[in-house]
Amino acid sequence: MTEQAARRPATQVTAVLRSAGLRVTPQRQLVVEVLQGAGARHLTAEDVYREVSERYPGFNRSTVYRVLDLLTSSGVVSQHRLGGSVAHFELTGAGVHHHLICVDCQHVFDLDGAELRELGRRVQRRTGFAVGQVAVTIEGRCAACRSGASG
Amino acid sequence: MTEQAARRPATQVTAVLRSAGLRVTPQRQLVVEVLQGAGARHLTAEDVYREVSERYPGFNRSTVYRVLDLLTSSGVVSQHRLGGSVAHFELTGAGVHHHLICVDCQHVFDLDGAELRELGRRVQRRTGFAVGQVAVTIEGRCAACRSGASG
DNA sequence: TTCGTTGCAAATGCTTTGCATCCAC
DNA sequence: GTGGATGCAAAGCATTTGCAACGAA
Repeated sequence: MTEQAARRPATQVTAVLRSAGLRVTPQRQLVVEVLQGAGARHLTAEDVYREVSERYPGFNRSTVYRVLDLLTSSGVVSQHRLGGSVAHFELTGAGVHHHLICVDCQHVFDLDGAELRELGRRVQRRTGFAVGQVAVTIEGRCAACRSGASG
Repeated sequence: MTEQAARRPATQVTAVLRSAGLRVTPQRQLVVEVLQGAGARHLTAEDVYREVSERYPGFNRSTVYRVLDLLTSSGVVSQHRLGGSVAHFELTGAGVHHHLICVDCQHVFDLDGAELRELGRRVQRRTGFAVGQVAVTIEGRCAACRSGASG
């Protein structure tokens, strides 16, 4: 690791890992930092790899997958399949994960989860299904594409 | 093709293809028949390939993918990514496609789409997003696993 | 010191593609 | 007859895995 990592408050990242019961390694810190930096955006493993490689050239692709997998099963990170074949990742806790995907521009919009939490509760009551993660993916055309295109 | 295909009313399958503006080939008929036979179950391309191969040994895997892809873009078939990396297919029109996936037994349950259609309408009103397909995937633990296991 | 973690490279699994042949229309 | 559909085999891409070296606790 270089001193680069020190540019962000490492203590916070460290705390995230420790509280999940995970060992703290430079690689894991970097992955968490990159995900933090992405905010509400959804990164693919390749996205993470690219960003992380800029700061740490030796970083290996399989390590990205292993770290993302570990973080996912620890609940630190949420994984989504947004319709396509590639997985997307984002830090858990950035709200509930609902997505609007525009079939034209492929852009992913986030949808506020408030009214959807209510949905989860209703489902649980009716089906006895202990609702964990609710992932809503809505395909359609965004306002911009609708006004710009023929539709 | 063998006479096997005649065991099911081919005319209905033919109509499905024709009304979608597609050429009628034995392979396409078989794929549609297999999906019809699956009812509400969600088949992977491999599932379709296996079933179809039993009736038509020459059937090629890539043809399965091509036919499923074609049927999907024609709206005859719906494709889902149920959390994992493999795509699942089912005939469109068997209701709206919402799924409850049990994290324990991996079983997929169908969820009635009535209250979710309402959701789509609300989203459209608020965001200007022309809602097309709403795909809800809810992870959790089914009633059976909850009573049987430690939870 | 010890066991988990990483790098490397090869393998895996699902899916796609190029091309020649074939067949629905 | 003609353009689209299929079979075959090989490639493509995201992801996983085995193993040896390495490093956090």
